[in-house]
Amino acid sequence: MGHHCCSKQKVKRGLWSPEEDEKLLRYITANGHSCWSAVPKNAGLQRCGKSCRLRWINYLRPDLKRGTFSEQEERTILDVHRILGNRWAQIAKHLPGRTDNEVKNFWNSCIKKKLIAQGLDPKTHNLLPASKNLLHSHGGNGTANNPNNNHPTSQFQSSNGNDTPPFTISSPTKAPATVAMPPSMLSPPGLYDVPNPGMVMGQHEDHAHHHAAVAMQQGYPYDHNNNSALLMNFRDRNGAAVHVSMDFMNGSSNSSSSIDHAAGMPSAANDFNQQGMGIAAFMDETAAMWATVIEPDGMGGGIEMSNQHQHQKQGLGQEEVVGPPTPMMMNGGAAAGKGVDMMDVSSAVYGSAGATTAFDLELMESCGMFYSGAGHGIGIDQLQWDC
DNA sequence: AAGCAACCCAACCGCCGTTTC
DNA sequence: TGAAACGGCGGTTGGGTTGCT
Repeated sequence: MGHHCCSKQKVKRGLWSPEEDEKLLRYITANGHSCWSAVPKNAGLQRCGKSCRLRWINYLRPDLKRGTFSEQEERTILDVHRILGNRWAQIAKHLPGRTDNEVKNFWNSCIKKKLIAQGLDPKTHNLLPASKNLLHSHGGNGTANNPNNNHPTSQFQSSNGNDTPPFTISSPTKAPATVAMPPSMLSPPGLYDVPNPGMVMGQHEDHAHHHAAVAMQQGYPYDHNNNSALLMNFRDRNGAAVHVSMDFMNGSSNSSSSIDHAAGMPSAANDFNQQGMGIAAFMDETAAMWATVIEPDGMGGGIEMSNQHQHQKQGLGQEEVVGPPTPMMMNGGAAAGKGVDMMDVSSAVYGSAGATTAFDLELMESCGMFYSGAGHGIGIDQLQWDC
């Protein structure tokens, strides 16, 4: 059953000939494509308008970038996909010169397989069940006697020797009520072994993130004497104060994964984890910060990015969690409830080289994740002003 | 060299939301 | 106001290519 636009006429299908391409190219160059249904007739093509449109968008458009995807592009696809899911058109918008079809094909033929090879579910970017089973079945450190000790799950050894994964992860897009996890913490060096995108919490050296640093400083204990450090104060469920100072800038600036950062977290942070507070806040060398909630053993508390989000239909679609005008909030405190309903902001701003500020702001805005502590929201306009 | 399988990617299909009449 | 037309999107398909046996 053909599409209604071409069901009434005899249209050619299949691959386009060079002559057809030439006709379409010439016509659209001269006349534009205000009405696709009229294009084939006017251009002398026996195709349906839809087919013409597709051919133009995916192949003939002059601004198309062809060839293999760069690492940066691959990274971008991964990052945006974590937030948006299979929204190829949206993802492609962040890749100049790439089409949704191209992105989709690249995902299906390449990235998807890499994720699976890393034990990650390509839909959710979470660990595949099989991988989780592996983790549990190895009863311990996952290294000594583990034939799969290079498996990503083998890195989930918690600081207290418990072989239970210290957190659960799920898609913030499809299942907003669950806790998201930065994939960089899940995967071994490889796909995610890149300067990870994340929530920018303050970094003056990286000009691309300066705007976000403004937001961070308003409500967050940023160490102004040391640009590389982030001070965080929390209370555990017993009300005891926990201070975490993270020095991200003194770490390696090469391609070491965030797993490494996790492993190298200050002891206070580890203690913090052991008290059941669950924190996964890491910054990579680009000063992008993953901030999420983890709930070991069902304990509540920790950082809460409260989800007072609304479900917005426009822009992101219903299933996405978006929150404007309510800003993201981080609440340290025992009162933070369990079953935290939050979204993973980690990919909201990806600070990798080449990522544009425009994207950061746009995606942040679209996800409604302007952050401030203490409820002091900051609008996108202001951010841009402050840049 | 032939046969086969896996892979890649262009194109199609069908659905959905918006616009037009 | 409702139906039709349209544009856009994501999922799927099928043909060409490549690599392996």
